[in-house]
Amino acid sequence: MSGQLPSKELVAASSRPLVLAVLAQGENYGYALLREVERLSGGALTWQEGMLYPVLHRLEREGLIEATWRTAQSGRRRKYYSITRKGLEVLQAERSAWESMDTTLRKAWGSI
Amino acid sequence: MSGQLPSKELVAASSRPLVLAVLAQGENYGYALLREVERLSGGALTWQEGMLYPVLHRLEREGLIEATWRTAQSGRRRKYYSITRKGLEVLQAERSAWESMDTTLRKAWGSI
DNA sequence: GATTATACCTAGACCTGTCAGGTATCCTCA
DNA sequence: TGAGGATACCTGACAGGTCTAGGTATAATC
Repeated sequence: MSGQLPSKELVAASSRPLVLAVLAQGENYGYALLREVERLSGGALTWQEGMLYPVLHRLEREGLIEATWRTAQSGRRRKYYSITRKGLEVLQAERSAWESMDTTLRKAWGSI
Repeated sequence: MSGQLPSKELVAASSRPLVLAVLAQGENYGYALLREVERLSGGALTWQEGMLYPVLHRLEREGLIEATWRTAQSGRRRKYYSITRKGLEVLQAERSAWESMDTTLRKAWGSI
């Protein structure tokens, strides 16, 4: 309910750190990630599938996350992703970069 | 000195709100904006000219800023930009969206 | 006179989200 | 039994953004 809809660029800037942060809490699969992100944002953020899956494939290709196919009790096949050590390192770096940018922006806003 | 170098996506997400915020403090010209951004970020952020000028032209095309050519005492011609009322509104919206995203990210990071 | 800093601009390569569509399975309800 | 919705994955075409690498021109410095 809070805040404006994020621009495409803001979505792009946050997708990697958000996915990595959620997976740092434990493995998860794509469709559930969509829900988790919506929950975390309080509904302000609704990722499209067409954006999430390419992100996951990209992160996997870069070795930041790993995928395993598993079949749930429901019978559905799901692709579970877990974060790698390298992914944890990148997460820290992304977080640091975000916080640095946040500090800069708030400094700029503060003097208005 | 603080923080990681921002990703291309993070630069894209912050360029508009940063330019608008700086211009909300008073009119300024492109080359000086590069310096101001570097100062605000404590050196962490170094915008390339090839990225700034397209941003300025875009914002002007959208009516968020206005340009005026003026000749400084030094004799140099500079293109001064000032923010419009519409630009101020967009700045507020961008800021709100950023803060919303920041809240979401910190929530995700907090539970790691 | 040569170099550096100032001050603007642009074209092409590359990357990423959005939109729109496709496939398939499971569950609910009539 | 059958229809529809939710689950769960994927991809292609398009638009829009930065980066690299160039270009032009003037003022200041050495």
